[in-house]
Amino acid sequence: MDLDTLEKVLSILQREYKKWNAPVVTLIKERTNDPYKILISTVLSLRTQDKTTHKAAERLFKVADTPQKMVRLSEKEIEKLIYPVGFYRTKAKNIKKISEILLKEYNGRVPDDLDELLKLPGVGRKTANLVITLGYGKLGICVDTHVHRISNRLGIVKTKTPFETEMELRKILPKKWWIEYNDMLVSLGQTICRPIRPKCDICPLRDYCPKICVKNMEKNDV
DNA sequence: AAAACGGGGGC
DNA sequence: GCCCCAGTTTT
Repeated sequence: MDLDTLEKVLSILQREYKKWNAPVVTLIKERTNDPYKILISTVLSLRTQDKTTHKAAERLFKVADTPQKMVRLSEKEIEKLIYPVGFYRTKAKNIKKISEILLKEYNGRVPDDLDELLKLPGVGRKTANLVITLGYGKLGICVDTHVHRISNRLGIVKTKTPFETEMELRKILPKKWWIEYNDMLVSLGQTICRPIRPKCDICPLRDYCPKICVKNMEKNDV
């Protein structure tokens, strides 16, 4: 896709996506720029629904919204607070461990550096990028499965892993779009451009999408 | 009842 | 590259 088309597509999307009121995966429900809350709620959100995540985060933060408070809770206590998010045992363990590391190695602060964040257990590129962009206002590209899938469907990139997608987008996506790109594609992904049975008939990007009219996406098609 | 949903880590 | 981690929602 050439740059002019890309700009056009993103402009259309920017105009439309807020109307859908899609639950925004990338943000916890109450807008915050507290890096610790963003970090923990993003860990909570992995492979689980937004509503479940929001409730769990609310319950958890009522008891512990700083690493200092978090480390006083046992894994079991954290598990009870965050249930029923998916993988709650793993996540409880990671949340406790992350909080301990933050206290021991970073003076209780969440690092603002991608590579430092990636060392934390349960923190991958999606989570790390989200923390530096939302928590610290740094430029980053956050690639989840929506961003990966739709970037490929539209022909913006041709990649097979989210990591490659992030690297490609880093090259071709104008910087002014970096932050909003994730929000827009997630909204589109949840409402219209779903993994299976996408609603192409009501998609604002149908004129620009090479996948239009594909009745059923192939099993392993993005 | 069954399929769909969505990141990270260990090997 | 393959498999594990666990729940809710949709079909």
